Amino acid sequence: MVAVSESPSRQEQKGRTREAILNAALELSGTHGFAQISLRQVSRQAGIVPTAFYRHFESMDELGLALVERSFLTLRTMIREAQRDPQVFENIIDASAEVLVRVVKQNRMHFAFVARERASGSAAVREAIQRELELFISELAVVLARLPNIETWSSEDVKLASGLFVRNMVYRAEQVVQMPEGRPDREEEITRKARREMRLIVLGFEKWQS
Amino acid sequence: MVAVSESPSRQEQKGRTREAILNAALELSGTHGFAQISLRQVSRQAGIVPTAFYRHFESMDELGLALVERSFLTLRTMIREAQRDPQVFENIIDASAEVLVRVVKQNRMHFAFVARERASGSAAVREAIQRELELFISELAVVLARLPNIETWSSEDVKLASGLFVRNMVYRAEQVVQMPEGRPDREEEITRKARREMRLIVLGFEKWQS
DNA sequence: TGTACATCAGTGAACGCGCGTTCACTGATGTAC
DNA sequence: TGTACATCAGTGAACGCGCGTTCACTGATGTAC
Repeated sequence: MVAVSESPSRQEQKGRTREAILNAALELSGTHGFAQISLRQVSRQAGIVPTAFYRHFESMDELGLALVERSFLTLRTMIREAQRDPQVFENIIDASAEVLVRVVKQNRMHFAFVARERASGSAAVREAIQRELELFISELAVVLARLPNIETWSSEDVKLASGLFVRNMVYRAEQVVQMPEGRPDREEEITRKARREMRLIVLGFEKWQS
Repeated sequence: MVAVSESPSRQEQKGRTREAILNAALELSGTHGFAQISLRQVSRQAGIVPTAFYRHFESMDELGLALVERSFLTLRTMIREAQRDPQVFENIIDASAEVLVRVVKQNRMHFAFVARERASGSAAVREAIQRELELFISELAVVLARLPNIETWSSEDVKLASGLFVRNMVYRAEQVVQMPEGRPDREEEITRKARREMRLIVLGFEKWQS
């Protein structure tokens, strides 16, 4: 079978439209918040008619949950990247501050979505995000537990540290997202503060342990 | 002039209706988020006709800003109370953890409003909250600066600590607000974690300074 | 104190609009033979 | 390879609904004399 400019299969085309819907929702929710945007607005932005929306999602709520899942896939990629990075084992603070800002900038819209909907989406979306964040904290804790300074800590303490890091990340991500475009000075300030705070947390733990 | 069951003055009555509107909006936004509730819903809940709304606020946005102001009045009351409390000078961590949980519970709806709308309200509401939170951090920094262990710190460091405390407060307040009713065990867990984290911050700072 | 007029918080009908959802449909893609 | 039928992503008209906002109004409260 030779594929010479084949027209896309039904399955492929459906997948593309689904992607278009997800991206449309992500873009629109960046300016107004997911709970404020309508099924018709999303459909318009995705280039389909409102009724076609139902071929892909049962409701806006289901679309919201799909967006949560998709956004956390991005976050998980980030953690795996950090795990491979040898720098992280040398200087966790500077490395993670750097990774944080880079990844947030690359995936600005996903972070914006999580940060905004975490506190204010529909009940279902909010719960999904809380659950994913808990999972993320646990995964990060596993990474942290391998670090030289930390390997003697109790697992509850590692999780506390992980929680503080993640909360710091979420907060800084919110700031990066709300940051006006083209303000590298603001960006540097945010990185600097994030680094200071993470350093503070680690220092606190060193004293805590001793 | 003897006031025997006088009917209320026009001014008094107007003030009462305004309060009814503010309370209605606060209650409704507790379950759905302020940005999702409508002028008509608020009016219905307040016991007036939609058109009467305009006698008090130009738009929902203006109502939102009034709610921000009102909520932060509560927060400021809290800080003043903490300033008077002699316990705070003896053990800032336990005292503030206790004050935090008590005040959040008493003013649950105001905290819920701030926590939810901080990240996701309209642009105007979000900016107003950010501004008020910055102000609140500065005011708390003034209180912290008087504490025995802290009085030698640089003002930037005091503000960093104040920021961490406030962020911790906001986060814990979110949890208290989202907490299902009648779960004192969850409440105790939240208080315990808040205390641990605040202790960690203070420990970090002690090491930071030396 | 009584009268005549002004003020203004709250009313109720009406409007045009975008919404979510239903339904019968179209026509390209997929499948069986 | 060609034909006949099935599938199903996307269409377009239609619906009833709640929305924000306008307007002229009502009637109690306030004020001037």
